[in-house]
Amino acid sequence: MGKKVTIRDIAKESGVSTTTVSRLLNHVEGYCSKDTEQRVWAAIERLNYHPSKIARSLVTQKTNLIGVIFPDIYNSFFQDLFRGVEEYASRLGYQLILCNTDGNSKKERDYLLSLAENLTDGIIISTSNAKDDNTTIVDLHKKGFPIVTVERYGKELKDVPRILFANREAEEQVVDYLYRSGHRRIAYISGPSNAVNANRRQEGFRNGLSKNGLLVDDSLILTGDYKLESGQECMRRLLDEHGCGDRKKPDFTAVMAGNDLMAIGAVRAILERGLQIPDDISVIGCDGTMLADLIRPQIGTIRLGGIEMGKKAAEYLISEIKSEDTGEKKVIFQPQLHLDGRIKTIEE
Amino acid sequence: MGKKVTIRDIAKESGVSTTTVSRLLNHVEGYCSKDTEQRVWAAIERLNYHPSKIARSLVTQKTNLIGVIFPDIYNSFFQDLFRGVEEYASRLGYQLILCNTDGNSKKERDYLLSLAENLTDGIIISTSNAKDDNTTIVDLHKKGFPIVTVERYGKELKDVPRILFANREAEEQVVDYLYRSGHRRIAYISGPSNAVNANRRQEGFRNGLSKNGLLVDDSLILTGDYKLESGQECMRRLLDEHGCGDRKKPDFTAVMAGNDLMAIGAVRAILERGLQIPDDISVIGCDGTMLADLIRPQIGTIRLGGIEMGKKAAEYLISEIKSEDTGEKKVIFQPQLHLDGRIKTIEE
DNA sequence: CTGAAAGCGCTTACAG
DNA sequence: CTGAAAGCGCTTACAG
Repeated sequence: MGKKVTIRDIAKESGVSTTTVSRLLNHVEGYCSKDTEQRVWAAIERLNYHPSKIARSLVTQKTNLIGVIFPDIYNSFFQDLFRGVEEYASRLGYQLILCNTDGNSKKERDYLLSLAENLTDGIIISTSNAKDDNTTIVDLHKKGFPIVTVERYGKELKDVPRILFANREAEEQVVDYLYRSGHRRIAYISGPSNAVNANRRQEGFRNGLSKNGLLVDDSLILTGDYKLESGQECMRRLLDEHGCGDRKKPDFTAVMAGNDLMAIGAVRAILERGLQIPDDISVIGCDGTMLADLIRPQIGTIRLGGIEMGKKAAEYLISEIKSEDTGEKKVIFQPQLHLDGRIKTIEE
Repeated sequence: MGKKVTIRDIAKESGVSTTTVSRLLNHVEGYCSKDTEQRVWAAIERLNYHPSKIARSLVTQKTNLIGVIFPDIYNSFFQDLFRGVEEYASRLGYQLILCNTDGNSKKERDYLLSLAENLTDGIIISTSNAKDDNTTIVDLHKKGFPIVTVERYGKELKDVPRILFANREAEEQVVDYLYRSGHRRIAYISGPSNAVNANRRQEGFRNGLSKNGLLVDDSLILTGDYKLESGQECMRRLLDEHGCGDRKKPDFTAVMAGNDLMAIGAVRAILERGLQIPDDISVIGCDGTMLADLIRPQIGTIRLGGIEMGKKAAEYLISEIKSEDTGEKKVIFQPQLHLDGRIKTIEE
């Protein structure tokens, strides 16, 4: 790498003190004559000087680094989240350290501590598994370390800045929509019971039924694990247990799934039986993935607004870092339904 | 954050010098009695001390940070690449700074300089647009800064460690496979002409035809832009211009696309016309995305091995950082064809 | 408008 | 086995 050019070299080269060079570099106004300024910039150019972020960080106790922790880069919600955070944070000069936990609590804890203790100015964490231990997060927050949670639940987090998604309302609204479209019996394929958002979505589904005066039939509610195969498997069981009439049409007219992947699994099972989508069964997923738009027949889905959530998370975090706004930080993002043209309308 | 606990506090608390504490922290053996050691660890525990990575970095001139620059987190190849890099690098104590360039050369240059000059120990960059300026990369490499390129071309990069994919061979092998399956007329939807890998893939297609004694018919080769819609559009034109016989079956039996997204677009256009896949037309994409496995009818695809490429990139980079192996670093990854059961076999 | 000096929190020869 | 001291490359009161 050759010999490293330091601020001292620039000072010497342009005949001023390192103080002056530093001020110029940091755009501290009114401390420098135009003349000196020219000389310094020229020296910087000539020696191809680049200030050391590390040295600066040691003094200022700021690294301009933000840690982003989530389970899985393959999941489109987290891709959206990352892009949102990046868009907002990079404008303000922050760079992002990305960590995948793979749903592993130990990894998560290690990353949290490693990033928090001495490297990043703050952390955005989004890992929605119920088994996650919130203790580390709460401890960091209490110590005054800037941290923002996204889609993470637990009342011990109530003082931690957080971004949430209206999971219940989302599924409730889908039921409303289906009801208005004439559907009266709706099946549900839930995500795994250890995932908080899966439970909330299922609750929303149940509330939606009750609210519209429909019976909650537990034989129409099965539980998968968010993977495609489980959606397919659950759908097969639903069709086996609820088939009737010609072409084994089921006694329900729509199926909702806790995420898009399971919904696509359901699509497979439905097509296997020679049934039509949405004519025989309307299918609705959740997450608003590209898949839901791409596959044919197309399925209904719910967009979470990951990009907007990411931007908001970054906004909250940077505000915490700069200690600008000490008020409560909490926002619940509302669902965007993508159902038009993807749902069968049933005439009475 | 309260008062920061430093190495000096630990030294005072346990009655030794900071030198001794530092040695213990860094596991420098043979400089400490068991007895002292106990006292120091106890003090570290008691005061909840965490060494400052920043301060250490300033002395050692290593940050244990690796920069990863690529166009787009939404692209599955780069997701694989990232996971590969992460898997290898995190084991060795490195953390990753991720930057998306969106194919913007200015962003790319800014990220390169910003990461290189004073923050990361090395950079892995994968942005395959031909318009990219390789100058910055070559300059950094010449200055001795560790850098590894992935799927990036240009003979000025010949001394830079690099990971490549056998784009030509991939398409050539697909043609071989199709030929063996009885196909004699094959259409091609190419990626944009400013993308180096698109051109190489098309070259491979052409070579494959010639090698198997087939005519290269330029009216069967169209150019898209790697997006789904362009694949659909190109396919419509192919069907318009080459339709014949019953149900407007075309005079070719297979279509290859420069990536999976365009292949899926082609699928749409084919189904629009009421044609069957693969019975009327076999469709083959490239990239091995999840989409290619998920959609029905399923399409053939080529896996690039992004995870393995990422691991290798990390291995090269860390070897450069540690100046361990100064030999030439270059590897070309071979394609993995996923065609079985996705291609029509044509009996003679 | 400008600078000397202290200090951020570590590591590492060097000396014992 | 242990420590005093210099130094990594900056910023920032403080003094002029």
